[in-house]
Amino acid sequence: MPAGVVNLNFFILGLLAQKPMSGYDIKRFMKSLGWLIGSPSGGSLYPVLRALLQEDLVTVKVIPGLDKPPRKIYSITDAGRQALQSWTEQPVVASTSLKAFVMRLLLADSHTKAGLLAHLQQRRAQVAAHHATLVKGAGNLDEGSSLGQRVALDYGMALARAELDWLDSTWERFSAQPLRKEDDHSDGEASGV
Amino acid sequence: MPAGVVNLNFFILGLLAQKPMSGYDIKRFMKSLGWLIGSPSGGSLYPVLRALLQEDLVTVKVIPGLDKPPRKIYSITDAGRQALQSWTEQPVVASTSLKAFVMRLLLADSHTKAGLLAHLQQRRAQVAAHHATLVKGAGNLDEGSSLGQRVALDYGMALARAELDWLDSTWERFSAQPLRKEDDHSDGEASGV
DNA sequence: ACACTCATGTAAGCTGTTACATGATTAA
DNA sequence: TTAATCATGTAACAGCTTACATGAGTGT
Repeated sequence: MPAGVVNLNFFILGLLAQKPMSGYDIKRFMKSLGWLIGSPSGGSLYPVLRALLQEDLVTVKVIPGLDKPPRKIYSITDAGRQALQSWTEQPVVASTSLKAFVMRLLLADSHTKAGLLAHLQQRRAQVAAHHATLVKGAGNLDEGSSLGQRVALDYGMALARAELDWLDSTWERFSAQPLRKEDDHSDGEASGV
Repeated sequence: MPAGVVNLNFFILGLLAQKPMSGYDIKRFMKSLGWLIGSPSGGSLYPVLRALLQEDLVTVKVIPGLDKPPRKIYSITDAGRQALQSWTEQPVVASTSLKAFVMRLLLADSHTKAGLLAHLQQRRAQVAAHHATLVKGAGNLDEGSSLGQRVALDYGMALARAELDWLDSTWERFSAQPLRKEDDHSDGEASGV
């Protein structure tokens, strides 16, 4: 997998590591998560499966559907597990996107508890930086700023605070030690998307 | 603008409706919002400006930078305002994405108070649906569900609830205390919800 | 009869990115 | 002098979507 491939390929590989599924199963599962990730269209999903096959990261077994269309059940291979691990090991790409975070979260079983905690902490740093950016922006509001700007900033800050709260309480749930560090120094412009 | 063009073109047009700016100004402003929208790269931003120019939705004035590189300040035209309005009038595309919502929010000044309230309400319906999906998913959790699934669902629900709270309190803030626009000659009541 | 879900797949296109290129000004 | 910020722009490509295509079963 040419290293540029970022999200969907590895995430689907991760799902197949938890249990064998068909393309349609994957779609339904992702759909059940609302827009946390979003259900991929056939135009992206099936090509991914074919690519995983071609790299021997998964195998397929066609089950001729009795009374149903045939289903192609994909299972992860040893090579697939290896590829997946080398992916989960490297830090989440500086993507601040909710999607990337939730994808990793869903595959929590594929990494260790320490890995999960590290992931939460990483996200916390990113959200804190985002929040700091918004606070700074709110501080710069002057007469030239529109109503829309104020409302949007308020919205962003409310959501960021809620996420920080969740991250803190979840951290505490999973570790005895609190995550809280009051020096949320803005590392400033880590913001990409 | 061939109707397929969705986000960035019209949003930038909306920013230019609030005040004339250069491409760099737009970038900086969007960056100041953290990842609420995300700052577009030069590869998408400048082509958009050129496209807006070609359709006479904006004009440009080159200001030879004294001690600085020259800046190209873009201003919206009458045709631009018209195009913008026909965009803000049509309902937000069934995009559940945070980005699309915040973009419209930021341009609150470009639509009426009723429009803003309608936008909030529309978002509320979408978030509520998303939340319901997650609740249903949480109800279906059984022995086959992983830790990651539980945590991810919990995360999603927490964020959705927080957003619903914000939407409700913001709704009350604006429907109780009407927001003033200089030329707010419009439709006094928000009754049409 | 009609529409919808199950189930897979292809082709084309949209929207954005990264990487590259230029060039001047300011701070270490 | 080296790097960073200001400021604009192009070319290539990545990642996804929509629309299309197929075909069987299921429900109204």
